Amino acid sequence: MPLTITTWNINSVRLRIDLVAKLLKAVRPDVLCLQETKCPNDAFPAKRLARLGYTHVATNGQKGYHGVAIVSRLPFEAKDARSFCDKQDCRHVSVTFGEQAGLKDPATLHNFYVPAGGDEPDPEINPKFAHKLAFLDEMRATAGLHPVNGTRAILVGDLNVAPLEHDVWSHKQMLKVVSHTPVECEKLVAAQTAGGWVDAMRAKVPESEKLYTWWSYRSADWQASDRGRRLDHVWVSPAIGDRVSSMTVARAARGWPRPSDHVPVTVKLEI
DNA sequence: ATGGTCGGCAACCGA
Repeated sequence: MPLTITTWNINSVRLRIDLVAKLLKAVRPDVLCLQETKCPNDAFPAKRLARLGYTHVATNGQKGYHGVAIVSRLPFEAKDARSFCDKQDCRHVSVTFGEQAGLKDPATLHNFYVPAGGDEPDPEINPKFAHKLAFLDEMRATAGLHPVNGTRAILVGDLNVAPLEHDVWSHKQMLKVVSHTPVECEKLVAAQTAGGWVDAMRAKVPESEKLYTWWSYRSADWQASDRGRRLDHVWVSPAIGDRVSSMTVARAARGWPRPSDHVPVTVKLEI
C-alpha cells in the first residue's frame, strides 16, 4: 500500500498553522513530521489538525525552542521520544505503524531535529558546534537507529547538515560554513552508513543535480540568488530502499506569505 | 569583508 510522508521544519507551528493546513489540503500526505514546533505539548494545535483528518498525534515539544511532532491520518501503535547528549531538548520522536494502519509489516518512523550548531565551526570555542557533533556521533552509535534483518524504518527531519557537494549552492564557499563543513558532513554520513540508511531524496535526484530544502531569511531575494542548502532529509532502511515511488520538494512553499525558511519534502513509499 | 532576517517572549537566545 502507498504510504505518503511529508517532513517540514515549520519554525513555529502555532504561527504557521494556516500554512500547515494549506500544505495538508494540497498534498494530503498520510503522515506529517514537523520540526521546530516551538510549542509545549499542551499548546499543540491538535484540534485544527484533527478537523483536517489528522487525528493521531505524537508530540515532543517544549516552550520556546526546538520541538518535534508526528501527525497522522493513520493510527500508530507505539510512540517514543529519545533524548540525546543528556539534554532535555525535544529533538526526536518516533512512532510505529502496523496492522492498525493497514501495514502487513510494521514500519517505524523517526523524526529528528538536529542542533544547528551556531556560527563558528570550531568545537573548541563554540559549544553549540560541539553539541551538534556529539549529537551526530550519538545518532551513529544508537543501536535503535540501525534497522536490521529486513526491518522497515524511515528517518526524516531537519538534520541541519547538507552533506553532498550539490546539496549547497557553492561547495567551495560553504566549506567553512556550519552545515557543510567536512567534519559534520562526515559525521552525518557516518550515522547514515552505520544504520545502512538509503538517502531517499538522492535516490530520486542524482547527486550531480542541485537540490535544496532551505533558503536563508537573510537574503533580499531568495529566489533570484537561490543560495539554498539541503538540510532536510529522508532516509529509508535497506528493506524499503527500492520502495520509494516519488519524492517532491515543495519549493513554492518558500514563497508563501510569512514562510518558514524550510520547505516540505514528501516521499511516497510502496509498502 | 560585512551584515543581512526570523520567532519566542519579553532580555536576548537560537537559528
